[in-house]
Amino acid sequence: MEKKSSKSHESDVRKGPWTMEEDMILINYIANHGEGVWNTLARSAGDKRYGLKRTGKSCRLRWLNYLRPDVRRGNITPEEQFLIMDLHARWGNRWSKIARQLPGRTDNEIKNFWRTRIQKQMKNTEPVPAFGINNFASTSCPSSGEDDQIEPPSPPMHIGPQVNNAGLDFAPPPPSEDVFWGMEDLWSLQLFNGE
DNA sequence: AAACATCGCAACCGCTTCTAC
DNA sequence: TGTAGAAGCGGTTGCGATGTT
Repeated sequence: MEKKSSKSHESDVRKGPWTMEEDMILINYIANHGEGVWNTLARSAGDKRYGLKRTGKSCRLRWLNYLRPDVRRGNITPEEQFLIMDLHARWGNRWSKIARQLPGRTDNEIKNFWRTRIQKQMKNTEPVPAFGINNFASTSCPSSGEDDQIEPPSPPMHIGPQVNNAGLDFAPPPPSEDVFWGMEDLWSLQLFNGE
């Protein structure tokens, strides 16, 4: 990821970490106009008034993975781990599909979780599935077929109290540097604006 | 206390799929 | 029916945080 810190010409598209202002602009825009049509959003929200110089793709990603009010962050519970492993055994790396079975979790988060923790654990404990849960799924081969019909092992779970929504439980924001802040800050500000 | 190594996550990239014309 | 643009998805990377020596 090279962050060419701005070729500040030719409709200079910003890259790299999002700032508080950009988050606010995006939240406000979506609050007023709804999700979708990301390129339009990127263009409109990026008018002279605000200066949101992001691609539609980037806006979409930021919203879905971080800003959405129902995104749950942190601590993946053992139940979720189990579910992830089970679904991964069925569907392979279909992260977005898996994410749909875990309300509030994003495909990116699950993907990261899988790569950083589960894969590592599997490597360490090679033959035995991690978490002491044996036979978490059939031996069906990952991605060995489009099995959209296959039911997930359980209905979408509602786990844990830490719902990341305005005014609800949420892990404390990191000791902040001014551009880094927690979502609850954003959303309370957002609500404050009445938008 | 400093230097180094490892981990975890946010964000970008490129490819594929979908949709409108 | 073909084409172009937009959206979605999975893989990869960069960097800050944390742990270890």
